[in-house]
Amino acid sequence: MVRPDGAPVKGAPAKGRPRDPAVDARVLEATLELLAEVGYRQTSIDAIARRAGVSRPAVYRRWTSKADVVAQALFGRSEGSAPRVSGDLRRDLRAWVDAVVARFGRPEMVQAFLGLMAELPDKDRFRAELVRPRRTHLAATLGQPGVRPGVDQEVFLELLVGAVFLRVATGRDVTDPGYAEQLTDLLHHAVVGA
Amino acid sequence: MVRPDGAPVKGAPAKGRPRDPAVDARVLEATLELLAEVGYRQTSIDAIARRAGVSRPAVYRRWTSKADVVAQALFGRSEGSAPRVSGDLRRDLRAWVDAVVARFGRPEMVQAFLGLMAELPDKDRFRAELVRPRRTHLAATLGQPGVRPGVDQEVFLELLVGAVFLRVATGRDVTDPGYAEQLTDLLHHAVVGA
DNA sequence: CCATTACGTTCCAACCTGTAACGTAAATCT
DNA sequence: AGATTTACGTTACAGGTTGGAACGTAATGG
Repeated sequence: MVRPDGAPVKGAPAKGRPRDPAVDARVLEATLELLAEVGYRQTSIDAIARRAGVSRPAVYRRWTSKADVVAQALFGRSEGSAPRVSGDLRRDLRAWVDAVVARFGRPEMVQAFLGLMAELPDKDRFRAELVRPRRTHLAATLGQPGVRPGVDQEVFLELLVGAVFLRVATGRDVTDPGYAEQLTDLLHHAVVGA
Repeated sequence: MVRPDGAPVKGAPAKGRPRDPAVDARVLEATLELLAEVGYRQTSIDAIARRAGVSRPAVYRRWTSKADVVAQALFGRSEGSAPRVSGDLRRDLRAWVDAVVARFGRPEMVQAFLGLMAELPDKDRFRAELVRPRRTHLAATLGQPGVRPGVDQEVFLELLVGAVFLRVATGRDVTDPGYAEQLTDLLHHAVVGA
């Protein structure tokens, strides 16, 4: 059912019947639920449409494929704000670890990434969604005094993101404070100057 | 009786027509090719059989699922011998990096792990295939004098493997000696004692 | 009113999955 | 040699998923 709430369309004037925003919302919500419950593979567009109470053509009108739906469901939202650079290197690294853990601690995120990467040999998605948005902040963090020279920021970034991703992907707990502390400890020693 | 992988049970002489070893070889070869070319999802059993010039039933006689075929194609081969512990920590870490790069630097390996982790409830496979066989060697390497105490070996291994894995998954070169050197440098500083 | 577009329902061809049946080929056993 | 056992390819099947097309109905704007 369509609610005649008359939400105004910004930008181009709509000509025909406007798309129901509730369809978008319910589809994306259903996608996240299914990802967490049954994993990427069993999250079919058919299942998404059924759970959302929407027809399959309504889904295909908005997205071209399952990967498209999943990508928007997960990355359509804005990233959380990057933690501040405090000047305390160790403290900043810990904040970085916590931020990455927070983003990957959700099973639907892990399932989605594994599924997307297994489905599309799109090598750039990983970097675009995970690495690139954090690059400037990392440069600020590693630009602090106390960081020894010669540290490749790309490699360091891959070290951090890769470790957390791999741990979550293999089904191990990543929310344990002891893990964050251990990881921060290793990374701190890796970059701190003598 | 035969095992799921088709190997005859020891002691029981084969009675009927023996399985053609060429079928096994061609199927596993085709699997690796498809993984690298089109990714895990599009590597269907049907596509594997067609490329291998073999019928689908011949594949199903040997393996129960795509995950089964992929797992054997990648892990059925013998592991490379573990590098020796020389006593030179930096040298040993470099050997570790080279070994991990050699094992995970191939696109088909990354694709296979992504796909297997995305669809299997058995999240433990990763540890069974990579961590467990090298646990003792890892302990020996990190047990050397010069390594500061309190280093979690699991987290350390996740750092190394995760970094290489992520770099390959994002389509970046991992065979560059400069990369191995940079990675070794970071890991060495991460664990070396004061 | 009329054109345009969205929506749901109903279909469809194509592909992949497992499995089964059939005839043929290759081995062992009596 | 003949019988038995098993592998192989071919063909077929039911079930699921994928995209999309057709059709009638609903909701907007001109």
